[in-house]
Amino acid sequence: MRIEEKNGNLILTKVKDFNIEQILECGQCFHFVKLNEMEYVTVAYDRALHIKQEADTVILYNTDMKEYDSIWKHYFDMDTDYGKIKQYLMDNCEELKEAIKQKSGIRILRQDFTETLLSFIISQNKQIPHIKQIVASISKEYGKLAGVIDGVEFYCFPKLDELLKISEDDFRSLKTGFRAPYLCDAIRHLKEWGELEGFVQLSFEEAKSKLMTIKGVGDKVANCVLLFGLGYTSAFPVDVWIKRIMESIYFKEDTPKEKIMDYAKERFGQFGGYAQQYLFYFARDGKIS
DNA sequence: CACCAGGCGATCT
DNA sequence: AGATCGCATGGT
Repeated sequence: MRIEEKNGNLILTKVKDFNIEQILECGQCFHFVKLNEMEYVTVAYDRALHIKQEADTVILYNTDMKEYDSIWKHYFDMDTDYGKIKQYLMDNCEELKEAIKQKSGIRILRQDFTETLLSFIISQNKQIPHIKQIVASISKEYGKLAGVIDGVEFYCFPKLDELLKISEDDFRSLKTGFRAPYLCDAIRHLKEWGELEGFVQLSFEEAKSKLMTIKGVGDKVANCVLLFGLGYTSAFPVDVWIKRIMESIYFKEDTPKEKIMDYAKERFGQFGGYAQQYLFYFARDGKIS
């Protein structure tokens, strides 16, 4: 890959294992808007990034090398060799070939911990378009302006001090329903733990147990936060779609979640999170926009 | 109208 | 440990 700055934009050429549509639409994040085919705005780390891809060229608008090095390189996980990961998974699991082939441009975004936690608490028993809508309203209502692109305003997900001002009833009026008390409980814990500070140097199991002390965080949400917000790549969230696809590919019958998790751990090991995301998007493909 | 959505907690046995 | 329900809201 090569990077050059031009007219206030960044142009990445010969980009490998990168498809902006797949990266954003695969279900790992909720804070983005599609402008056109292969053209999006994603909001992360206090910035609204306008990004567009043509073949293996990616344009990041209105940014520079300094911001790329401090934010986007990490966010898009550019230092990880996905070719190697995909090869490892396919060599070990013939059954993954079709999913990886179809969704070969997925990357696991390194998202903000606090936003990831609250977003996935909201996600339970909801469809992705509605989750996106709620994340956007919380941000617009309580977050700072991140940027204006084509005349449209984009708002940051609120910081902890802003989140602390939101009441349970406020959350209810933002259509979070029965999740409102869960969100307040999570925010109280984040304050107590110092957000990410409370999770440095914890083992996978320690971090998972700690997350699950929050009301509304069960096994699945905890695994999503571990994978998307804390960088534990072995995390393997099992939801309805993963259950379906794993049963269809491997078990050929109704199988309990625990058994699917055990199997994934044994089969995919450290790369469980990547396998899970190829499978999830593959399974959900064509069903919901 | 019923049923489901990137589930979880409470309450049974 | 395992099975069943209710839960807010929106979509099909």
